[in-house]
Amino acid sequence: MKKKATIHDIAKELNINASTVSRALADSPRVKAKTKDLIRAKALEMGYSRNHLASNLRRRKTSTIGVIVPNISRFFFSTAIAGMEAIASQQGYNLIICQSHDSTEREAQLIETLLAHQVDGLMISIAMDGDDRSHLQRIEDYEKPVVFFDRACHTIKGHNVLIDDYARAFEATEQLIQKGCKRIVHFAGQGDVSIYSERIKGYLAAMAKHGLEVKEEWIMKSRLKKLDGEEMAWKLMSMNPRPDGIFSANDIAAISAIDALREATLSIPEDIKVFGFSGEPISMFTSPNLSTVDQNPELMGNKAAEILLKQINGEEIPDSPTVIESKLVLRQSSN
Amino acid sequence: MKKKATIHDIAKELNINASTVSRALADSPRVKAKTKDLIRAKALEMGYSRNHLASNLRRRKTSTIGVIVPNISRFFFSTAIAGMEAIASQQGYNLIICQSHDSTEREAQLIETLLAHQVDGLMISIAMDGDDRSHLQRIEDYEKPVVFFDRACHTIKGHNVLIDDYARAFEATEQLIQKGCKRIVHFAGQGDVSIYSERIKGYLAAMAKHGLEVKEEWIMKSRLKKLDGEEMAWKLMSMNPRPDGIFSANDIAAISAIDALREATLSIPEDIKVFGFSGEPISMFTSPNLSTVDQNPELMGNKAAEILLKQINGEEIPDSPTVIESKLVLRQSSN
DNA sequence: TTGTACGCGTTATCAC
DNA sequence: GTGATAACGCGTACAA
Repeated sequence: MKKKATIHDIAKELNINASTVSRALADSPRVKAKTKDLIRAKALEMGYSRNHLASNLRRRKTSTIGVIVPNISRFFFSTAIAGMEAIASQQGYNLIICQSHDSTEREAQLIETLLAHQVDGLMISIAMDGDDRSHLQRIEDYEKPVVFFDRACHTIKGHNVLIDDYARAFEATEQLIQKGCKRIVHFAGQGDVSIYSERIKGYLAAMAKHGLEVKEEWIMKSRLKKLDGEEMAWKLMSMNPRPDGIFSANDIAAISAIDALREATLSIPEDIKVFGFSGEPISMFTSPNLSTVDQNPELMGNKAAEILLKQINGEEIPDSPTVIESKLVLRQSSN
Repeated sequence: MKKKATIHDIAKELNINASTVSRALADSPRVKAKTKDLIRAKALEMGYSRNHLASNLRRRKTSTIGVIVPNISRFFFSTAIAGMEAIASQQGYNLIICQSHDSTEREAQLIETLLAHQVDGLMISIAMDGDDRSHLQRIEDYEKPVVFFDRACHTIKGHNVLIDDYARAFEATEQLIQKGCKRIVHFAGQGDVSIYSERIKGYLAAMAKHGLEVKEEWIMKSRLKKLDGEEMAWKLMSMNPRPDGIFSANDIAAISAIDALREATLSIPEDIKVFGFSGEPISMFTSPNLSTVDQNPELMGNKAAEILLKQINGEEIPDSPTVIESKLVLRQSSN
């Protein structure tokens, strides 16, 4: 097992000092061009590559950013991460990506691990399985900058990057109303998390603006999974009078509801119009294809990374959240 | 800016030596239970957490695994990663996830960076934009274990975790034949990568077995993106006699082709039957929904991680590739 | 059971 | 422009 070359090995071979090697490889102006060339050639020859562990330890900086999302296999998050990565890698930063699976407990662990790895900053979309956010305090203890994205958080100092969930929910609901819906149910998310509460508010505000009553049973909370959507579809079909519109806080529930409704021989959008939320790619391919809200995840990732990097570089960032452009995507299901 | 506590700080507070603190926090049996309790309490009080950088440098082990995939936002890869993460985190390992965007050049950079970060091992699905694999040599130089998944690689020593692309392609083609297709085109991938060449072979073998001729123009190579699928659909419609079946090496091209064919008022599966590959979730929701091949990405991730961890722990792994179970998913488009 | 001393590989700081 | 030395924070062989 041959040992990896270090700057000392290179130095020894060339009969010079390790610090010169270090400087040369960092392209410091304080090393003669000729020596630099010599050192670089030797480094290449010996297959040297810098040990980032040691370097980071010494410099007290890792050029690494920790990212925590509920689940990387969801389109929204994987695309947001791609957006972050684009910016981060441009500036020589690497991402460590972790999944909380929406468990606060796991999130706490991950934060601890990432801090122990001396990440220079964090980007988090917080878990929504509870309202205890005390574990975030550790980030402040470590004085690391943090950006929260998609799901707002105000328990500790940190910038928020969001879309205007309220406005889009309002507009989506209003769109259904304008197409003639009068009895619109809302598939709401559960958990103490901003995105869902804002969407409920937007829905209620739109209904109120148009003088439409909202029955209590119309606000149906669930985890918005496939089965939840089907279940809610059956439930709403048993209501009398039957609702004529659905505004769902995500696409999955909306799509599975459509399937269930059509199985019960209802027509979409003729009998019931449906509006989703998230802009999942699937929404383009369903039949009828689904109206939804494009959350612009890539741009959100870009912005989150830009802001975090600014903070890492010592810039002051205004407290007010950064709002990412988002927009309705009108398709057949709400027409 | 208050400094973070180190083992020395804890030691000083308790008037003991730093090494005792180090041992206590590692739960070494060589420290009295009472001292341990004392130290742990103090550590908690001071908000101590171990500096992994220093620890890893000293131990020459990072408990970190580097993962390189073309694109994490693709369902297959994000699910495979989820599968890896499940196993890795069980054993106290973290993943650093990187995207090559199918660029060999970027892949080479990433490998260099990951090695410099002293990862304990690598899992790679190699980029397919060329046939130069010399950059992989660096992994051998560093004597790090590596597992290739999905896309086979034999240029350096390393285990492969794959599905049987040949067999599934054979079966999918045969399925189309059994449903009556006689003129089946193949949407093939391009690039020097095993998955696509195996799928072509499987297709050809099935055609040959049933005595069906394969015209040269029927093997249509492309990057299999949305536009490629549409383009190939138009092209095949201009063929005389018109093909009556499509076996596509991925789902995206198959789905966009279906859209184009239906736009041209052809019926699927009546006029043309279609079989995809990959098991993208979208395939469930299209109409008609798409027959495809479930690649079992989560299990593939599990296996890849298990095997790599064994290697990291010094176990010898047999050279022969690990083949993951995969299966056809029969739906309307091929019926 | 605890303390001493040193090394992991790099970089900052001072000297020349 | 280069060399010597210490320090980053931790872990461990050896001594006590």
